[in-house]
Amino acid sequence: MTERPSLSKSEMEVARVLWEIGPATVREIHAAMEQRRLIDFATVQTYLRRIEGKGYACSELQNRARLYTAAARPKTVIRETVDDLVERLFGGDSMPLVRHLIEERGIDSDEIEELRSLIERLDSEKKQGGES
Amino acid sequence: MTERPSLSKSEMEVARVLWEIGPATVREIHAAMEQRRLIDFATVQTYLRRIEGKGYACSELQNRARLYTAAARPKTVIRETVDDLVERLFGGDSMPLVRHLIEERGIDSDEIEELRSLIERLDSEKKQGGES
DNA sequence: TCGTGCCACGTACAAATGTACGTGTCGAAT
DNA sequence: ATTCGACACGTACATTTGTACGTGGCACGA
Repeated sequence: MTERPSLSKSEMEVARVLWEIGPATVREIHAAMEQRRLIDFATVQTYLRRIEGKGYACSELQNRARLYTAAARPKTVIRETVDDLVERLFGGDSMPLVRHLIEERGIDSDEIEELRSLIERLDSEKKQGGES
Repeated sequence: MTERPSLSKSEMEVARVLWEIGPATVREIHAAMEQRRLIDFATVQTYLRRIEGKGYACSELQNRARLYTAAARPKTVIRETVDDLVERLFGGDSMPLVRHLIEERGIDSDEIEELRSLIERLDSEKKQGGES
């Protein structure tokens, strides 16, 4: 299934914005990105073209401007990306990454609370047979 | 400080093995990697050369064979890598990644237990003023 | 109708990456 | 002395990535 080349780092940055602000024109994506870092319009345009070429988005001309729409769900891309990272950096074990994230990058009280309930939920799901 | 180019995915894979089996020769690294995936000896050799070129390792000839030693701590590289990923894929917020990891990739009971206590620890550390 | 701004689209191009070959050398076994 | 196996090391080369320029069309205001 869906065997497409993975997104490069920069492409992923653009894809994220596309997911966030929904179907959007190059200019809109560019505007959204400019707020975070300096980047040329044409560069964003190229990234979008490549993202579409790789099958992660599709586009159509909406009177004079090309409108891009995501063609892959964030969840899928995130899974592929993270799986790869975990594989290469931790040999497939994801716990070290989880540890790193909650130990090295601060989490605030709300997040601690969220994690706590998330864990309780998983735990009880596990205790009374869950589907695979 | 330490402004070095980041490691590519494949280089990271090699670096991980280097950290794992300590100072090692190309052959040793190669052997360790072959167990997981097919890869050419010369390719590993090139990766190691590049890793050293980027400053993440150093090497010396140990009678006939070049012995590589890591020059950067895993923790540092992991931080840089993960920071970048979180930035590009989640706009800097790491919680989505944590959620993804514990929800989408299964964690077993032991890990749930570990997480639970990890969280409790962080929580209490937070409650009674901890250093930054 | 002429200019001007906005954008699509083709093209460019250096650097990084993935992947490896070939040559030369040194030490060990024959 | 000859051969062979192991490696280092230089080199190669197609792709991918990051980053952008330039050309040309079209719509809108002057």
